[in-house]
Amino acid sequence: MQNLLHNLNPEQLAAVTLPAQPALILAGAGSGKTRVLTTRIAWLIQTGQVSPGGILAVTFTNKAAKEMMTRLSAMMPINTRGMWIGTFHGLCNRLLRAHYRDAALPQTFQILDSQDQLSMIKRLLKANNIDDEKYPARNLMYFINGAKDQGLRAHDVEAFDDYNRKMVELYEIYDQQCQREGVVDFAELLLRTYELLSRNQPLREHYQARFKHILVDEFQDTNNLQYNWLKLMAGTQGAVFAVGDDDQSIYAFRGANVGNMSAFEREYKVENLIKLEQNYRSHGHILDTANTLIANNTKRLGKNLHTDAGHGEQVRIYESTSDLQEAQWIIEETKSLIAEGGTRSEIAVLYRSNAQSRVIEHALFSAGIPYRVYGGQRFFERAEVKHAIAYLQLMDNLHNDSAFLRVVNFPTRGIGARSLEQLQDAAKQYGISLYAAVPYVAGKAGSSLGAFVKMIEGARFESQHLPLPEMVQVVLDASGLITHYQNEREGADRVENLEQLVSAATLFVSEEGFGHDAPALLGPKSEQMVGPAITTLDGVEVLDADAPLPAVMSPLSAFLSHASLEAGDNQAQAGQDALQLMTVHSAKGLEFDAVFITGLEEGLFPHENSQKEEGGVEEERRLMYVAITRAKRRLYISFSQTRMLHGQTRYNMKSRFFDEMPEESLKWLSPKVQQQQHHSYAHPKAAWEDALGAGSNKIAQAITKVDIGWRIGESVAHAKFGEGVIVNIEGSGGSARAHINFGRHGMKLLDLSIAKLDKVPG
DNA sequence: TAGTGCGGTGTTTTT
DNA sequence: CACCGCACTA
Repeated sequence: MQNLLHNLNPEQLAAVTLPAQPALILAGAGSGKTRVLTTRIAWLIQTGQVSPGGILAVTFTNKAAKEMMTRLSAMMPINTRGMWIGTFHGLCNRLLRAHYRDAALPQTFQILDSQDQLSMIKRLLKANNIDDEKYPARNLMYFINGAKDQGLRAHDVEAFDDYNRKMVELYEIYDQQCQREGVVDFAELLLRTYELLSRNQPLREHYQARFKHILVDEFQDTNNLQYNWLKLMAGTQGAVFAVGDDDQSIYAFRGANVGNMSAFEREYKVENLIKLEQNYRSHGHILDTANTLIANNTKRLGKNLHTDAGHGEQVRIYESTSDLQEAQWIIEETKSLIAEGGTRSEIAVLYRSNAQSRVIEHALFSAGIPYRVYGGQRFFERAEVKHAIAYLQLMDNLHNDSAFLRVVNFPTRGIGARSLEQLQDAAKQYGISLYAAVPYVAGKAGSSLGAFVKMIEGARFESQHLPLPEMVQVVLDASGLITHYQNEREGADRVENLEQLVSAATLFVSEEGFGHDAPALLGPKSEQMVGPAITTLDGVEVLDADAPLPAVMSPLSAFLSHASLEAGDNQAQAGQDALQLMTVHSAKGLEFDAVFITGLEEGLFPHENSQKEEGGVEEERRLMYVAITRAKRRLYISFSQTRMLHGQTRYNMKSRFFDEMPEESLKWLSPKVQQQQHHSYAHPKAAWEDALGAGSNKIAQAITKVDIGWRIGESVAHAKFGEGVIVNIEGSGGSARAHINFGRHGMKLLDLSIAKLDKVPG
């Protein structure tokens, strides 16, 4: 116990040892949030206030859940079994598996990932002859997910116009189709669990009584449904220990509601509000920069981070003429950091959007600097793996039409659009799944479809007693996937990934405690599977506190859930000492010795789309706050005068965020570029070739426009709109007009003979 | 039915 | 620039 609590600062200690009451912990970046969470769990258990089975700890990512588990087992001798630590979705999956009948789901229900969901919606639009220009699949998906995230079923959504009435109607059709196929999307996992518990009082009371302590990580990221889910789990008396940071709320665009923090404080009459403001990560100048920037936001709960670490180095600001040059500069700085003894994996390059990574990657590649890009495609999302998974899904649940369509003609078996049309008609006519409709299709189409069904059934028969990894192998062979990729010229990697799927299954089976010879598929007596883990209390069936996964799911079902809920690592060579490239979003929760934040330009960061949205710029500012607070010792921020985006050069102004950072903490680097740029006024052509690369049309344009006194890319000042950059010039002489990007004031088309513009020296 | 080429489009992302 | 969906041809 001494060990457990020593080294905590007074606020951390206070948080860890709070009584069993609702508590809100405002945990600033780098303030030891995870430490507080895990130490509290350990403390609660070690002081005998709660048994492991009384703990429910919820996170957003699998990584965070794993991290918590790891730290806990390092902290405590006892095993972590019986504790429910997981993501919202993982925990809901477990509950729904245990109570699948009450939740009106088939025992082998499957989880759609976003890709699957989108393709299902596209299919649905087609089947119902909906104009997908008017109702784009993506919009419908946002609509459905948005509604579900608010806890609303189709009939709960109020539609005030025809457009929305149609959307609601499609939402209803979508849900029916999911139910027919026995599939649930991510939001459905939560909504279904929420409905299950809210309708079933005994069940709800059971879990409320069991979970004496509910701990929530990243509370600022909860959406309304998640918050309501928590309230349902906690009941009115629940000891909810919510940890979050309103300044790091960067997921409003996907339904996160920071307002849940103050709602929680109000609704639960939280008396225990603790702020963790001592930062153990960053040096003073970095922290000052973050604090000063975020102070520009109006809607804050209020918090100011401080450090004992001393000022450290100033934040280095760099202006480049082009994105290429920005990348080149990153490489030079990286090299000197390494030369000074830095480690590549302790250096991160952050950007606002993924499109920015290409230029940087290219430069790093040419320079021979190892790097790792986060957020790329992950293992279970790769096409070949998804195909293999779809075969497995189909074998576990023959009514999964999405899985059926994905693989029915892959590898190609002569089943084309015509055949599938017939099949879909039959399925619609009888209200059955595609698989079940196969016997109703006659002729040539019928026989090739029949052969497919035979293949699936053969594989099912062959693997009915086999453990999971062997079943996967059977599927890979029987489906012809392996052969297909072996014959493909560039298929070697894909074959390797398919083989890795077998290894992944082996690892999964042993990690989750399934017997090595446990059959992957549900046997004929499968209905009893849930037996041993379910206890009947006063006529209510509830899941045993420490029921392991095998008690509620077959190995195959569990593996398929795992594939949907944990997309796996992205391929990049982990472990190797490589530079870390990622979006600012994916950097949340991480820290590095040195950080580059790139592309600090109006329109990019803050992103142009954020201007239109209510509170959008504040969210961008929080995003920048997150980015800054990733850095421990050294921080670089860069922006570029020109940038290639979507195949054309854009001229942006530097980000407004520069005006919101403390001048004394910034060090403006004066690179060679600046001199070149000044030089360029005398020799515009040379500068433009430099910036854009020879041969660009823009160079010619830039030069021919010199005669009217202005050129593309030049900075100007306007009395009303402030500073701007000339993006394009049309016409010539007295009738010339210029498109000028005034950043936050937007793009304006001004008549050059009328508008009063001043030159702004570079 | 299967493979090629054109045009439209384009934040951020975890589950 | 790169990806996707669609239309067209063998």
